[in-house]
Amino acid sequence: MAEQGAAEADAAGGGEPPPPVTAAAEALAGQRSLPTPFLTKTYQLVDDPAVDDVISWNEDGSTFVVWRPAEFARDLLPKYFKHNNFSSFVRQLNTYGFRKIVPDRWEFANDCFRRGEKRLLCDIHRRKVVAAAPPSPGMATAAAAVASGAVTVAAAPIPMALPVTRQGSPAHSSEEQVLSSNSGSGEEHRQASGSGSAPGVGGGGAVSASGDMGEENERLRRENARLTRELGHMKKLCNNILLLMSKYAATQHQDGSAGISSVVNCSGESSEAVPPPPPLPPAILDLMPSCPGLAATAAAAGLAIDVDPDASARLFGVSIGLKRARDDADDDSGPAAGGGGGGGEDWPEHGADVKPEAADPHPGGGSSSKEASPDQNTWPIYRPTPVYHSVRPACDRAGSDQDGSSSR
Amino acid sequence: MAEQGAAEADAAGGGEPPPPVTAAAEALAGQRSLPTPFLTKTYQLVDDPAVDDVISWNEDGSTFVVWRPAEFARDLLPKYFKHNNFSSFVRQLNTYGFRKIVPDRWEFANDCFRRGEKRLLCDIHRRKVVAAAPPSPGMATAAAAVASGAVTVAAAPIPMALPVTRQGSPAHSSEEQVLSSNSGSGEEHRQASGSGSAPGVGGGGAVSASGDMGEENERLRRENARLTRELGHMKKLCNNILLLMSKYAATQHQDGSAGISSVVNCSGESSEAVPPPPPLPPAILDLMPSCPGLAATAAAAGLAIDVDPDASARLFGVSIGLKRARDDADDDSGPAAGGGGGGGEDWPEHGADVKPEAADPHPGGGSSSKEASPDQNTWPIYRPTPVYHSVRPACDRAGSDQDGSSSR
DNA sequence: TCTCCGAACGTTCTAGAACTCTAC
DNA sequence: GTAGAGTTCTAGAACGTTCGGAGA
Repeated sequence: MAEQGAAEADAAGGGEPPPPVTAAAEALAGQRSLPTPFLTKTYQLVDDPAVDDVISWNEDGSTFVVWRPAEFARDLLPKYFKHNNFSSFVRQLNTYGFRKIVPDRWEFANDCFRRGEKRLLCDIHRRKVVAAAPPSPGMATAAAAVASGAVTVAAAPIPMALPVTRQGSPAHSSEEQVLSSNSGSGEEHRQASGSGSAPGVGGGGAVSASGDMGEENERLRRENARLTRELGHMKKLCNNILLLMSKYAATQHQDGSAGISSVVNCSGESSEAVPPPPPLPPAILDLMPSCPGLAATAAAAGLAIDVDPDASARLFGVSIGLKRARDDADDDSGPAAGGGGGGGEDWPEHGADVKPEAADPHPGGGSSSKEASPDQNTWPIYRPTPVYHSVRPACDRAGSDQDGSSSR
Repeated sequence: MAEQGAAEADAAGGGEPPPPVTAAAEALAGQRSLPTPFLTKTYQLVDDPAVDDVISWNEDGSTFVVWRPAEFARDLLPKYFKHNNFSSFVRQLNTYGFRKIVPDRWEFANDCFRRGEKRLLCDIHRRKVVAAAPPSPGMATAAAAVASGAVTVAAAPIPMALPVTRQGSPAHSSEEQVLSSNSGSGEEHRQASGSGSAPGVGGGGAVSASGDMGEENERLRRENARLTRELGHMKKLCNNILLLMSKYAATQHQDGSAGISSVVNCSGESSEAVPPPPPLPPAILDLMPSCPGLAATAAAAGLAIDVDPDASARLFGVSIGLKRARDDADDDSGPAAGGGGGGGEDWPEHGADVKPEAADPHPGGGSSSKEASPDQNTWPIYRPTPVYHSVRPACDRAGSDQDGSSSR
C-alpha cells in the first residue's frame, strides 16, 4: 500500500507528495494505529486537486463535499475501492463517524478529517462490530448491546477505563437498540431447533401448527432442496467444464475451436430457451473474484494474455487476471477517464449506486418522453430542514457524546 | 401464468394513465384498504412501457428491475415523488417489504407486487413504526420487538382473518444465528438440512407451535438466501470459465500445449477451492440444461464476447442521479465550477465511459494524471453473490405466506 | 516454512429514528 | 391536532476479503 506514504509529509506541507512515505514516518505520527485504508484513500480523493470538481474540501477544509455523486461513483470509487456504489461509500463514512452536515449536498464532516491534518486520521476509528449476542437468552445481551455503541473516534490518547460495560450509561443514540427489533429479538431464543428435515424429504415436518406457516415452511423447504440440487449440478458442471478444458487443451493443437464452439453453442441454445426478455441484459459476467483458482488457471492457460488488461479492464471494470492486485501496483492505465467532467451534472442520490448493470444499450424504446406520466410537474422536492446546523454539527456533538471525535 | 387475467384493468385499465391516481379507481380496486400512493405510483412506473429501458418488470412479471438507477432517479422519481434520491426510493421499498433479490442489479420483489395484479397491492402494508419502547430493559421489550417485525404483506387473495396487525404473532422477528457464517464451498453437509445441526445454542426449546414455525421459517428463508448466493457464485464461476474459454478459443491458434499442462494443474487447484476434482465424463452439455440461468448467462457471455469487446463501455454506464434540484440557488457552489448549476442535463449516460476528454471545465490542471493516487487500478468490484434470479423468493404461489416479503 | 485461524476491514442490504407533510 | 405516509440520515447484520500470529 502506497498509501501510507502520505503520513505526515503532508502535514508539513501543502504539496501532495503522496507516493512514497516511509512506514517509519507513520509510526511516528500515528502512535495510535495507522489509519485504515478507507481513511487514507478518502483523504487522497478529497485532497486531489485534479478531481475537485467532483469531490473536494469545503472552504475551510473542515469538511468535504462530493459535488457530483454520479461521477464520483462511476469514475472515482472503482479506482480506490472495490465497488462503485455511492451508498457503500456513505456507509463506510458513517462507520467511521462522519456525518452528513448539509441536507442539500453530500457534505460530510468528522472532527479528525481536515485538510492538511492527515495525522489526525489516526484518531478516527471504525465503529466496533457488536458481537452478536450469543443465543443465550436473557442476560448478557444488554451489555453487549451497549457495547456496540462504541465510539468511532478515540477521544484522546487517554485510554481511560471507560469500560465497555457501561450498562446504564446513555451511550450514543443508537444504543437503545436494546429494544430495537433486531437486537431485541435476540433475547428471545430464536433459534429454535431446526427441524432437521432434509431437503429431499420435503414435507418432513408435519407441522400442522399454523396452516400458513406450514405451507410457507413447506415451500421453503422445497425451495431449499431445489437449490441444493441446483448447486450440486452447478458444481458438477464446473468440474465438467474444467475437465473439458483440460481435454481440449490437450488436443487442441488443431481444431480446438470445434470443441469450444460446441460449448458456446450450447449456451447459445439455451439462451433461446431462456431469452432475456426485458430490456436489458445485465452485465453478465464479472469475473469472479472469489475464485482464485480460476484466475490462476486462466493465466496459466494463457488466456489471460489475450484478455488484455486493457480491454477487459474496461469492460467489466476489471481485468481478468487481476483479481487482487490490491494495493500494489497501480497500473495507471486504468480507466482513467476520470477527470472528465464532461457534462455531468451531479445529482444526489445516496443510493444511486452505479451498479454494473448497465450494460445495455437500451433496447426498449428508448424514448424518454412519456405522455403518460402522472403529473408532469416536478415536485417541490422534499426539504425537511432548511436549517443548517450552523456549521459543523458533528464537532459540537462530539464533545459530549462519545461519538464525536473528540480529540482535538 | 394467468396474470394478465387479473389485469382486470383495474379501473384505469391497460392504458397508462398515470397522472393522478384517481381516488375512484382506487376505491374500486382496493376493497381492502386501498394501496398507498407509493405503491400505486411504483406500480405505474414499473408498468409503463415507455420507460421500460429504465425500469420494468422482469421476465415473468414477478419482480421489477431498475435498469438505470441514475436516469430513474433523475428523470422519473421527481415526477412521482417529492425527491430524486434513489436511496429514498429503496428505503420505501424496504418499508413495504420489497427485497432486493439479485446482487448484480436493482431488482426488487414482493409477493404482492406482480404484473397484472394490481389488486394485490392492497395486501401490501407499510411496516409499522415501532413505538420506541421505554428504556425498561428486560422482558417487555421482547414483545415490542416482535411486534415491530410486523409483516408487510398480507396473504394473498385470501382475506382470511389473519389480521394484518398480528402483533403477537411471531412473525419473523428473530433472525439469524443459526447460519454458518462462512458458507464456504461445502455444500451439502448440513446446510441443506434444515440446518438442524444448529449451533449448540441451546435456546430453542420452546417450541410453541407457531413460534417455532416462525423461527423455522425465518431460518429456512435465510438458508435459502445463502444457497441462492452460493448458487450465484457458482454460476458466475461458470460464466467466467466460459468467458475465458471463448477468449481462449478466439486466440488459440497459437501455442497451446503449454497452456494445457497448466490448465490441468489449475483444475487441480481449483478443486481445492471450489469444486471437487473428480474425474468426470464429458457430459457437460447435458448438464447445461439443468441450469437455465447459467445457460442464459453463458449465452450472453458468449455473445457479448463475440460480439465485441466494445461493449465494455457500459459497465459503469449508469449515471447516478442528481441531487440538486433541490434548490437552486443555494450556494451554488463554488467548486462546481463547471457549470454551476448548469444544466440540468446530464450526460447521456450511455456514452458514459467513453467520455473522451470531454472538457473538463476546470482548473484542476492535470486532470487525469495524479501522482498521488493510490492504485490506479480498478478494483474487481465486489460482488458477493451473482445470483441470477431464478429463484424467486417468496412470490410464489403460496398464497398464504404472510410473511413472505417481510422477512428479515 | 507453511497452513490454519481469528480479528479487522469492506460491501451490501435492510431497518431504526427523527422529521416533515398531508389528510381527516 | 393527530395519525399515517414520505424523506432523510445513520446503524445493524450478514458475509466476503485481507492480514498477522500461532502451531505444525
